[in-house]
Amino acid sequence: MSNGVTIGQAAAFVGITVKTVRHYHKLGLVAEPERDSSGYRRYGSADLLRLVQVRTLATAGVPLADTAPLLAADGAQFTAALADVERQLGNRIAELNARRETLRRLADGDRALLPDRACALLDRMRALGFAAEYIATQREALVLARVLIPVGFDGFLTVQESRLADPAYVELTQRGWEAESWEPDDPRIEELAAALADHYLAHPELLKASGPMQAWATAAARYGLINNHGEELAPVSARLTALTEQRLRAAGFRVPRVP
Amino acid sequence: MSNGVTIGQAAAFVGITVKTVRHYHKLGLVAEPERDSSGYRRYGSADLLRLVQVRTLATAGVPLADTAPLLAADGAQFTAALADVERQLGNRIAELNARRETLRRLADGDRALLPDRACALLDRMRALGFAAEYIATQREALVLARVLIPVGFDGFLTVQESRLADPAYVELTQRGWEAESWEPDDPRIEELAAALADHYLAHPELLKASGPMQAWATAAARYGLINNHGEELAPVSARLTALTEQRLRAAGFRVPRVP
DNA sequence: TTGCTCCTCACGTCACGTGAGGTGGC
DNA sequence: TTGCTCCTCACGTCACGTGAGGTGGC
Repeated sequence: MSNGVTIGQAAAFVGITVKTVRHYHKLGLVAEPERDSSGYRRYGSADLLRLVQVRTLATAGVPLADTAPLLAADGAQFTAALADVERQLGNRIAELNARRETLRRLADGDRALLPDRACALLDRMRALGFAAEYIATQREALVLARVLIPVGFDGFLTVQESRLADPAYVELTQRGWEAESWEPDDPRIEELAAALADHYLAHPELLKASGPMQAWATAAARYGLINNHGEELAPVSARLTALTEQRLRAAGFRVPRVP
Repeated sequence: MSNGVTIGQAAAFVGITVKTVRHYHKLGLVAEPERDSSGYRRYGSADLLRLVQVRTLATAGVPLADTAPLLAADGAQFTAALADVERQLGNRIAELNARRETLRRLADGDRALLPDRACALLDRMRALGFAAEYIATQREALVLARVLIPVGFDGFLTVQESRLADPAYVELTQRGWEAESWEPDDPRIEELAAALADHYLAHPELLKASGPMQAWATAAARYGLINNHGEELAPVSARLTALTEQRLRAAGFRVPRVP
């Protein structure tokens, strides 16, 4: 007369496959039960308990190699180990929840790469009428800057936010972008440089707050971020920057040179 | 001039290892980025976005082989697929929470194998003074019965609960357990069988409710559950059951014979 | 110069799954 | 008798990890 349940019934009860049960036998995690006259394994209550124990630990993330010693541990050790496993489970659950949030952001590429604050910044630039291509460049720079200088990133955002709150500065920046299409010897470039320098001199906080900005500029230069499509820095931009810095230095401002 | 970030920086940003990034390249999930003059890979913003996309899906449980087609899908398809992945994530989180509950039950072997209601039943038997060995046998039977006849299990518990609420029946059952140690020809056996039959006749609901009980008895006999330590059914039990059934049949009750 | 990062290629690992080729039970 | 379950053994798979043996950058 057969005794206990078959491997299929045992597996179904524990919620695993027959192959998994045999796998546990092969690893020695669950002792082979008695066989009936046909050579079939027959599982008793104690075998089922062992299967449930191993599977519960495995599903909780315990490597199979660790389950045997864990289950052999005495009361106090076992309880402590269980608490540890439970804590890890809690962490995994929290992480999965975070991933679910990231999944939502995936639907929109921008939001997967940048925190809300940076996305809001780009949205405001859009609302202020910045050219789409310029915004795209800024986005690119923000993403890579975040990778390269994560520590200074928040401060950098603060500077940018205050700049966007200054209508005169916004206009000057937009003209600077337009200037890209001018001839390198266009007289308006010198004019724009003068206006920029004047504005910086009238609002020195825009330069005072440039600590993180400077770090960003350094990193940007070092890694060629602004230029990350493989194009050379536009000659107009170079000239505009040089002229502006020249005027600032003439007014007594120390402007560090980026290599 | 180098362009973009190195593989190590990219990996750190996405929260994966360098090996994992290279693995994604090998599988063709993320295109190889440009190399710098030293042959180092240089990652731009678009590469980072792709890495984040693949990684987010992978961590959400999407097989790597499925990520490429998923990311290539157009808006509506992609959104639908994302919702599906998110649903699966929700299920996994719920399952992990359930596992955490099972982990707590693991500390006490009984509770890992049986639902609360069954554990309460065994606790009540303990409180009523049933012999420890008898309770162990019942536990064994409950565990295996649950595997074999999950559908009838709740009904079976209901019957058992109502039986424990009947003090006279409880006493008779306990005497039946003691009888195991009597000689097979002990005159008290006939006496006990008479008392059992009388009690069934006075409380026919105990037999009326025996539908699931009967299923359990059949399954138990078929799989030798009662006898699951490899011992033969005790001769005293056999005689007691036979005598009781004989009396019940004499009183006009139909008692099915278990093969 | 030292330590750190990068490169490729091949093999290892973890937790099973797949499939062949065959027997037993209702 | 048909389909379902069981058996063993060997190899496959998935998502990387490990390690060798070597070069480049601050």
